[in-house]
Amino acid sequence: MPRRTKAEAEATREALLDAAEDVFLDKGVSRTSLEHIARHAGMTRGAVYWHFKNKADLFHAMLDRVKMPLQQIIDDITAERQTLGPLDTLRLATLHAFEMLERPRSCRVHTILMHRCEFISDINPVELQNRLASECREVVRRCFQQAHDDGLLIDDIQPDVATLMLHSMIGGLVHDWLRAPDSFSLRESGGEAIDNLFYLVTRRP
Amino acid sequence: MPRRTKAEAEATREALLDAAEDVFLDKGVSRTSLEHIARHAGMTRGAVYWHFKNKADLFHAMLDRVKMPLQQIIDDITAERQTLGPLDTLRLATLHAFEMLERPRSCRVHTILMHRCEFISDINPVELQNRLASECREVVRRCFQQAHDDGLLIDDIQPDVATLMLHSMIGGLVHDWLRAPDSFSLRESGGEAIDNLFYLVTRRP
DNA sequence: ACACGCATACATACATGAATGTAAATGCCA
DNA sequence: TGGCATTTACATTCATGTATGTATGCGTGT
Repeated sequence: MPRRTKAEAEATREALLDAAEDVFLDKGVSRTSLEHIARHAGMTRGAVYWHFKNKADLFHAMLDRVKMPLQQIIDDITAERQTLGPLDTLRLATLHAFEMLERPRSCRVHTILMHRCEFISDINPVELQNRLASECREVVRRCFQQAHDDGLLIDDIQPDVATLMLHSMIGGLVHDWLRAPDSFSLRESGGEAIDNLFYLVTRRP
Repeated sequence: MPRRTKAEAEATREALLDAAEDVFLDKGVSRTSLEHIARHAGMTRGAVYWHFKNKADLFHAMLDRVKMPLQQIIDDITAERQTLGPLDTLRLATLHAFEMLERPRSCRVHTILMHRCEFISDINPVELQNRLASECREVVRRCFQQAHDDGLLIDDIQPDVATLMLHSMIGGLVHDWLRAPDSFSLRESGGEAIDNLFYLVTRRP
């Protein structure tokens, strides 16, 4: 039954993207056909090809509905205008990213990105994350440098090392949690780990 | 030219696995056909089907040639017979795992596992890593518990939290390094980060 | 020592199924 | 009624698995 109103067409587009999330998550990206996605949304492949150029285009559209956690951190840090110290800026940005990740759609999409997809034609999530990682690392490094200059860091902790520690802990927590979201709470246990890291690197009187 | 000697047959088997590593790394697992692998090794698919049941079997054989880093850590810790303290046991096991990972074959295979593969029929790397992760986490937790009982940990660091911190840092470092092995040295920078974590959690006089 | 026979180590050919992209057909809202 | 949303039908490509072909190393008997 074709051609509903414009709003309904937009609704099927969203439904197709929702279905894509479900099926990608369940079977992995490369093993799901456009037929699978369409059927899961109660449509046929024709609908998919109407709204999207191909599988890569659909995948990209699915990504566009969420924000990358590292991007979130970058934005939070750069938006922060000196009302917090550099260490609290980093800490809160990280916790905020964890909160975002626990939203169902974010969780699904990033699980797909991390654990259910290798390549999607020219869209390589590894390259994507690579760009973000180095950009984020640079922003974080500047914060730690500032903290170091302000004498906030415990003795002989170099900003570079602190950056690597924080960055890898974030990555590891997210990675592990997305692999098994029920094994621990990202906000609670993860946040506790992050808080402890900042506690440990902060100079005490 | 069929039927070489038994040794030569074993050589082609290894060559096929080497080729699989190369092509999987280059194109991702799902996008490489057995034809690709065979051609890259200078053979035909017939050779592949002689030595392996199918793609999953070949993939599994490829995995069998390396040891999982988390498994390495588990083994190192359980093999250690009290000549080191619990914290040094953990630290050295981690650094040892990093060394193993920098071997070319290890690096290739684990890059494939982490960034170039989603599913391979019934072999799900996510499930695999999941088992290892929880097993490793338990072993690490016991070490930190011991350190805590021995009064080696800095005030109010709970063993559970320290475990999550170390585990996520290891995971994050490995993940990031495999994604871009040239961006930093796992043994040097990664080792430095790990060393610093242990320095920070160790009670100082 | 030598030929014979067989199992081995591959290569080649074929049948099948599945996914893709596109073109034509269909119905419905505006 | 005409263009928009969706279905249906079709051609093509590609990977897989299997079946078959084939030459060679290797053990065996004499």
